[in-house]
Amino acid sequence: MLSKKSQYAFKALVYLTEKYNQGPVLISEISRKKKVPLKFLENILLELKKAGILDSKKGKGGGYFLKKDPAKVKVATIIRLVNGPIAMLPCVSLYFYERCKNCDEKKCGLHDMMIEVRDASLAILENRTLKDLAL
Amino acid sequence: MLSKKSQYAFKALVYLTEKYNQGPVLISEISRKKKVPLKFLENILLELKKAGILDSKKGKGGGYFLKKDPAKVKVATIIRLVNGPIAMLPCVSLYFYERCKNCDEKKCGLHDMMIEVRDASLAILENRTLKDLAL
DNA sequence: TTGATTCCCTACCAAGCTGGTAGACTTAAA
DNA sequence: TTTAAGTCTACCAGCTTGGTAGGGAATCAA
Repeated sequence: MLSKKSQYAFKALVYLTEKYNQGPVLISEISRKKKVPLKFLENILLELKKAGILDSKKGKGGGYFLKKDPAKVKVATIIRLVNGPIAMLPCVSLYFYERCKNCDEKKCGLHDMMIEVRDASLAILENRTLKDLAL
Repeated sequence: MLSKKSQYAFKALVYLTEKYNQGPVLISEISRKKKVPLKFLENILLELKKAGILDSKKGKGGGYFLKKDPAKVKVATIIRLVNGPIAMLPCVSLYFYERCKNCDEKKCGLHDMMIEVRDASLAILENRTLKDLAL
């Protein structure tokens, strides 16, 4: 399951997508409109900025805004960033791979099935962007 | 991601599938062969018994064994039992549904996408059984 | 009927994660 | 130089995860 943090992140990103190219948006505005706890949202947005998804301006007239075209920000990227692995097992994760102890990947039925599940999920998540979410 | 507990549960179930119809298997044997901590495994097997997946016999010659034909025990069932929801959001879960606050499901892009992901995963997990894992 | 064997049950625990909050600091515009 | 913003560090309660400890209860065989 996606954490609350991830859900908040998506709410904020969808909001910023709707305001794309309209200048910086206040944290407090996002918090109010999307009903996300202010201080928690601060942390999340900062993290998204450090990851290169968002950018910000300080001082009056400041706020957060998308750094890239929302049509180019994949949902899978956001999930990996805020929530972690998409796969159900470390041994089938593309970005967070860890081999499993005491289990030969070449003849592990669970392994094979989880690769299928991963690919089925990625077929969707890698081909949807923030723009698709905002419709 | 699946918890360690879930991974241990699958290891044990696959082992018991291989020993299906060969009488009770000792917890200690499963623990040894599958490298799962003994006392932790006890808890897991007991839970699977209470859920009706396994049955057991006490005393000499006792142990655990599958209650049903492994070809009839779906992987999705085990995951829900030991790990929880398969969906990525409560508002798209079939067995653990909770509506989301401050979000209209009818016009939530995330919601729609997560339903797709859920269905793609279930198409696999609902159609695989313990028998498939054991091959 | 006693003893060995085996699962069953309750309790406990450390460490890490989740979902936050508090408050001071820095930057930039007016 | 004041004020409006984001930034940073620190802190916290409660829950979950991944276990461990130890005895109790059922069963079987001798």
